[in-house]
Amino acid sequence: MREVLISRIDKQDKYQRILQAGITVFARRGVFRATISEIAREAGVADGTIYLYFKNKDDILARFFEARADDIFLRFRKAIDGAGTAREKFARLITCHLEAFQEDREMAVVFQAESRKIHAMAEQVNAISSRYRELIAEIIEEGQAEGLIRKDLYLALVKRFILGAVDEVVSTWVLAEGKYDLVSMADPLVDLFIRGIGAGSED
Amino acid sequence: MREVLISRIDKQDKYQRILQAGITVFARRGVFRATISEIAREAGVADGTIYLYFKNKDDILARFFEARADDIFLRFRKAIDGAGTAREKFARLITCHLEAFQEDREMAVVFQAESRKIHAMAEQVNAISSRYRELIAEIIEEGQAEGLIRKDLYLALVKRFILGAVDEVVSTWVLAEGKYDLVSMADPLVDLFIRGIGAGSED
Amino acid sequence: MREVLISRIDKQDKYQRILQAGITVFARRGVFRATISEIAREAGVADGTIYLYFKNKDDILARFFEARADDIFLRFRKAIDGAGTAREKFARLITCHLEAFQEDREMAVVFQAESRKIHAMAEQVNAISSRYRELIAEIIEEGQAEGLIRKDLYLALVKRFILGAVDEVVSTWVLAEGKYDLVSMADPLVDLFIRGIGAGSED
Amino acid sequence: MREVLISRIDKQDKYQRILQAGITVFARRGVFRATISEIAREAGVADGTIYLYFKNKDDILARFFEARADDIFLRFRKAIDGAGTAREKFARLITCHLEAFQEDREMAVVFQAESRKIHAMAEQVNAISSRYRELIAEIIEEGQAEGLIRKDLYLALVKRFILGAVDEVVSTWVLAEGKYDLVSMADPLVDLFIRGIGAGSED
DNA sequence: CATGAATGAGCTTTCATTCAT
DNA sequence: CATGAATGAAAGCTCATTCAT
Repeated sequence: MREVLISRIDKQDKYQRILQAGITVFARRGVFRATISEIAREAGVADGTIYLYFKNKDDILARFFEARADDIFLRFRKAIDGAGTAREKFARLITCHLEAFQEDREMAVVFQAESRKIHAMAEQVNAISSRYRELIAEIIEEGQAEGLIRKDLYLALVKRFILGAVDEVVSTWVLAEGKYDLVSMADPLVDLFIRGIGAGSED
Repeated sequence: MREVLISRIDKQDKYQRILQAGITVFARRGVFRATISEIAREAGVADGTIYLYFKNKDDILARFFEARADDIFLRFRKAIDGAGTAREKFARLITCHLEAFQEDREMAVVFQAESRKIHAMAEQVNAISSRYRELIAEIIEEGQAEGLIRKDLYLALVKRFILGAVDEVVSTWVLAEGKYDLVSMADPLVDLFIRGIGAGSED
Repeated sequence: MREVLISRIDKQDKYQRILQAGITVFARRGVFRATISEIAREAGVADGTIYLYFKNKDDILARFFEARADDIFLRFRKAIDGAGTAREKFARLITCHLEAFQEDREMAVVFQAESRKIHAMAEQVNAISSRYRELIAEIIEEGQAEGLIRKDLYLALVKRFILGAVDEVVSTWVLAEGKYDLVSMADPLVDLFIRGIGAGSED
Repeated sequence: MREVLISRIDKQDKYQRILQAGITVFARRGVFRATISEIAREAGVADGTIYLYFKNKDDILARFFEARADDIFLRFRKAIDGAGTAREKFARLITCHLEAFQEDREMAVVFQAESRKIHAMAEQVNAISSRYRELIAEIIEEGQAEGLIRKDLYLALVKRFILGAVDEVVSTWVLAEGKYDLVSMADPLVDLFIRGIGAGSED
């Protein structure tokens, strides 16, 4: 019983270690340049062991984002649900998003590199963007009900508009090697989404 | 003279054929998965011929974007210079951008896949984004002088905000396999940049 | 324990097999014409296996002579140390040298072909000649102290004179495909070194 | 008539230029590493032109030494015939040999690298050594008749003994990048051949 | 379960040689 | 005769994947 438990924990542990080692190496070399050997070395296991837990290199990436997606969206959900207005929800979502990436820069590197690729190695990566857009849509619709957000919007476009802008801000931070505080970008970003860059004199 | 001319055209032609074949295969398989053999087959030349014109695979990508960047930015410049107000300039820039990508979907596929990658294969790809941000900055500053655009903006952030949003819209179109008209997104996008999504009741 | 032992032997064995196969193929085709595939076939392993044990083709050559040099110079040293006079040392060194090459004709073939080349593939090969000349110098100096060898000698030249002569004798034997006894050349050679070809009437 | 003459000279010239360019490149890179393209560039002709004058790379090497051998042995012959005693002949042969190599270091580099190889690219290279040994034999036999050279010699060995020693001295000079005067080695070498290194007290 | 040595398919790159101009 | 672009065979090397231990 004890042995089974230990063994289960060990197994779990080895699985997790490979998962994390994968992201570390993917971040370091890029998914394609990463080799199974380097991941195995990073995880402290033999090359062959990788294949006991994962189908192949792509599978490591897929399983990683599959697992992380749930964690992160749970955090997003909590952040949003605790807020009153749609504007507040927006602010919390973006903040939470930037926090998550700032906390795990390796994940951010891999995500920014792999998302948006037409030849994405793992569709899980794209699935995350999709779920994210749904969140945005939800908040926007709420904001419209509240009267905060105007109703003459092409929702499909607005979702991309927001996701793209945030993504680019994260990418810039990643390429800058995380030398500044990413989260401080959240409020200015939300302000740009809501008010735009216009002086308001035009309307 | 005639012979020289023909030979020069032939040579030019072969260079261009390989360049285009490269982008076609990059779009089909992704830069990393693309092989020299497949590019050669696509171009209708022998494998070794590639090396008479290009240093290696990366060089094909670099030379392609190097050449295209100049064409495209010339178009951008013309479009902008013909416009009166900053708003008009914005509209024309975005339109022109979307047109260029819509015209050459293979280029769009490769660009969207390769830009933003931390392990970018060709710095030329990143250089393009950089030049693009400069154009945006120029228009914004003009708009501020005109009174169209508000002055309390963090310019570095605004540039990313706009580039990211447009990029994402292009990426979405690319992934949708170009099934709708990309250019029709230009005006709604510009409207979002200027006015934001807010109802205006907040201020 | 047994397994570890077997495995170590196997591994050692495979390393040695590749090493020997390398020399066999180098002797057969020449170092430059030899291919990894042929060496692998000769060793009974896959091409890729070569790279588990050696960096590349040159490395096989280098490791071979590195290992053999130590063996051979140990033999030389023992032979010399067991002798009394400088003349005896000379005789034993040359005998030992010819014996070593006669024992392993493949090594002799490769050595004769690769030593003395300005574009040497492995500096280990030239290092052997260098060590050999040092041995000669040592014996000569002893001989001079003993009064056996005259003192008005340009040592740097004498070392080449002796090494070159022995080398040529070995080369001739190699090119003759080992059809006669190489070691029987030792005494006549030493005699030539000591007495020269002169009748002695000149002095 | 004039045109034919010019053309013949041109043709001759182009042949010679390729021959010399070949040796230059062989000396620079080694025979195997040399490429037809580099030889063509060095000779100032097109790649394809090489094949109008030579069968292939090996053929350039063969033709070069074939031609040079005649020149050099003619010089050797003249030098020897002008001498009185066998000792004088010996001195002149060795001097002439070292002069010839010192005059054309590129030839020396290639010769030292290619001679003695069992996988010789051109048998002409080995033929030179053979002719050289015949000259030595001739002088020795004369010297024996004169009483200068002792009669109890194994001639086949003596020829190698002398050729090898001279060769090694040349090789050393080649590897030292020609930094000293090679010809000055002639007299000390002849002295070593005749008198040996012995003090003479042994007999 | 875990290992890691071995495999060999697959890729890049070079370069001798040809041949249309 | 001369050219040099084009060819494609041939080689080196990497690395995902397997499997005996």
